[in-house]
Amino acid sequence: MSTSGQPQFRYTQTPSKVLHLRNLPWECTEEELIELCKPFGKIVNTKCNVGANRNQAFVEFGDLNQAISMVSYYASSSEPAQVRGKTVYIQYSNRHEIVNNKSPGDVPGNVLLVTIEGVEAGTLALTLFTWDYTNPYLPVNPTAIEGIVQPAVGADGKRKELESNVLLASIENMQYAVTVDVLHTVFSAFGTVQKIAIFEKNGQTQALVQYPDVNTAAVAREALEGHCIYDGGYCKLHLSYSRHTDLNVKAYSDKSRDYTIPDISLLAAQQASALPAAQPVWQNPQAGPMYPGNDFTAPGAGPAQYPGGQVAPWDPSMQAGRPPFVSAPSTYPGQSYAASSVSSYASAPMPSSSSPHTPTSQIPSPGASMGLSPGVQANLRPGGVSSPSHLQQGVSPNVRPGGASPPGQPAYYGQ
DNA sequence: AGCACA
Repeated sequence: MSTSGQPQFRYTQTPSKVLHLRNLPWECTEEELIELCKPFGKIVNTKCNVGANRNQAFVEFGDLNQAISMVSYYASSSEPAQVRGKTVYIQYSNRHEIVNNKSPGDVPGNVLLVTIEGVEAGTLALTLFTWDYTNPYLPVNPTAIEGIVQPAVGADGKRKELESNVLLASIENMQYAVTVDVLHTVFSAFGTVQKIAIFEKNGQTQALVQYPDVNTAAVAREALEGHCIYDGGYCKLHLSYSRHTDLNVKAYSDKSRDYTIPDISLLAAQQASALPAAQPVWQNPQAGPMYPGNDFTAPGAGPAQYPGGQVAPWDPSMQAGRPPFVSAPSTYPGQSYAASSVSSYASAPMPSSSSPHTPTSQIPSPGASMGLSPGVQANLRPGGVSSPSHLQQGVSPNVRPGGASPPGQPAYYGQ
């Protein structure tokens, strides 16, 4: 009594910017909390649904006096504080700031809202929790760190990814090999692909795809998110934005590619090639969608697609029955060449006779210059030949033997 | 109706 002047409570009554509210309706939302408290001052933080019954909450005012005014008001008011008709008891909290560890989704406005599935959540966590902690997500592969997503919060408090010209693609259900070439083909539909890097993360294949600008990346992301590279739900893409804007990748490896490097010899070879630029197919609506619920339209209806009259990616006759999407699987399942070799994907349950992918005909351009691992390459291309006939047979490995530029080399630099 | 979580 003589000590505090507020004898009615046994808990500390030291004024605090943080108020403790109890007897709230269990379904009390943050909005209701704010409604109740904001007449007294600026609310800088809240935490609701606290306690076993989730009927407690904390509200932190910007200024101590504001908290005091609220407590004082209701201490002398004939009308108790109420939420949904329920009397709410308000006291100073015995803490002086709210440690906001709301679980994601609890409350809008939580800066640390983390709702990204799978591996991406891991990388996101890396940014959010910083590097002070021993982090199980620390990438084994240095490249993996590229995949960090920038968390951001919009005015409405909802999580919002910061856009980037670099997309992080997680490939789910990767029954079939996804090569640099495949990705290049897929992502080129939306604009020039500058760089690609493929890496493994937590047992999942991910890739970074760099466009020249954010807009292109955004379009690609929109169009490709959730879609599968191959029919049957294989190699499903999940796209987010990378934190990076310029990848540092090896120009030529089986896992990466830098298409911006002016490789004179390659360029020359490509220009010498009679083949038009390799371009993905699926912007061709009549080719028919192959993805469930696929409704994306030619992503570019616009300029990015066939600049400079680079039309007709390949022989139209090859398009018959070809899935509109990706092409160029360099290691197509069910093909004889894959049976004994193509690493883990070779065992994919793929009927060799009835490939739904009609892979052989969808190769936009043979000999896409990428480097598979030598072993795979050898198996893929027993003859080391890259000819149309091979493509028809489904052998069409996009393998460039010995680094040479085959006739079918896509004009990576040609656009 | 009585103080969260790293």
